[in-house]
Amino acid sequence: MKFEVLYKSPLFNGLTEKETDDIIGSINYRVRSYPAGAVAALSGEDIRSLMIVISGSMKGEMADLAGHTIKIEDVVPPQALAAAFIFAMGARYPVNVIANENSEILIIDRDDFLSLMHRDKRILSNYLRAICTKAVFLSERLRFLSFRTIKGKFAHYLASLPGASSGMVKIDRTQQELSEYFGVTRPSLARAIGEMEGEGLITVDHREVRILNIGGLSSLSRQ
Amino acid sequence: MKFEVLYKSPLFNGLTEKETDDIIGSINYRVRSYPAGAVAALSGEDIRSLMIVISGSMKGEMADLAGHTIKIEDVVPPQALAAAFIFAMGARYPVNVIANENSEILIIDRDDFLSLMHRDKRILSNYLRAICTKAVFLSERLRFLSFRTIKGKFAHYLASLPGASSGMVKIDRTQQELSEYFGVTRPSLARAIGEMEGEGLITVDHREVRILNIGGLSSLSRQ
DNA sequence: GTCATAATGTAACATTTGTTACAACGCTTG
DNA sequence: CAAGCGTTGTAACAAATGTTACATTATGAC
Repeated sequence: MKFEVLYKSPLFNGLTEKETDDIIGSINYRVRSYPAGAVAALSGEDIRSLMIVISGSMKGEMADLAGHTIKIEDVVPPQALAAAFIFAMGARYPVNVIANENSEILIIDRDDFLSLMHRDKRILSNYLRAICTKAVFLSERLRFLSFRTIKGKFAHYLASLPGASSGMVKIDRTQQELSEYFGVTRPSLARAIGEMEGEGLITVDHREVRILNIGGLSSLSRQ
Repeated sequence: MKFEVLYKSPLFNGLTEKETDDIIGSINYRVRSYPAGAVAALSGEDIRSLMIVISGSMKGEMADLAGHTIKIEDVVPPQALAAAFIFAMGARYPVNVIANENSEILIIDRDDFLSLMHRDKRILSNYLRAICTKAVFLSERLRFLSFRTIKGKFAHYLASLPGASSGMVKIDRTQQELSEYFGVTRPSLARAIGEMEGEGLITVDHREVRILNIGGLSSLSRQ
């Protein structure tokens, strides 16, 4: 059986289509279909296997005590569910996993997946890259959220951009995107930027920011 | 050469002392000494190897534009530096790494470490457990920080504790610890808890919390 | 029990941010 | 050029949190 969608999966990056087919053919796996709305996993449930979405789409949603749910993220082919959590101590699904539409999932038991990585260094390397990259992403996000004030976040953001040492940086997102990244509202971010300009710390021209007062900026970016 | 401190490392968990010695003896490694204050790695520098602290202690610190530094964490034997970041895309040190005292680091190049994991399934499994557990930890922290209000964080925290469905939970940390976990100040957390009690959502007796109004609580824990 | 220390409760005030609404600007399309 | 739309700037007010300081209540050591 062939799963063409896996050819584009980062997990099989560097493998030819034939190699991918052979690998899949050589391991234990199963495919499960979920009709729209079906529950593939419940929050808190043990993670026993790698689940790769091969058709349709799934969503992760959290339920609170009263049973109300919030959608956390969508997972589309060829992404995997909770890939960075599988091997954690006492690994459990952090969310309920539910099919958005009729969907198919390729399931590989954790130990089989471990054996596969042990056998094929490319897959090992691909998987490590994925979860380490995720850890870096989470870690960076966390750092921004741990600054108390919006000015602190923005000052730290400026410092993290290339060209910061030259005193001239170009912001690579809209205020809307940046405010979501910081976890604040857009008007609050605009106000903070305006105040920093008024305080003589920076000047802003469109997306170009000139850093005027390094000392003042750096005093903001303390937790 | 033997590194006794590695016997206690989670990375070599499940291996006998002899096996650990043999493994180390069979790979390329080097040991570098850093006098107190020496810089082992600079923030932004490429991560090329796994660095395990075997004696002394190192610290990670961040520098801002003005050159002021903040200590982020200490790394003591037998922990590794930036272990969850090594295999990330464009892996770079997120902090400056500096010796707190005279210290020794065991250095294994990334590719050699990859080969080692490919060869020994136990080490592979140990490493995967470590970074996945870290990803879970980061992810959970991020979830708390993404709630706008302290009441929301606390409501979500209560819901995450065992026994929440029974309406009776026991808090397992001090308010000080909890407030640090939430990224807020301790008096603000105490006030939020007091207000929630006043609103009839919960009653608090020492560390025992009784949940009175599930619906009210759950309406708080929305982002 | 007493003492010292840690943990928690509380208050007043300052600061920061959210909320909502609207205006101004810039870019693209027709 | 005009129209439309996304982006940004701004304002007034409400809400939440930080800051600082002190009182009160556990907790454990002696």
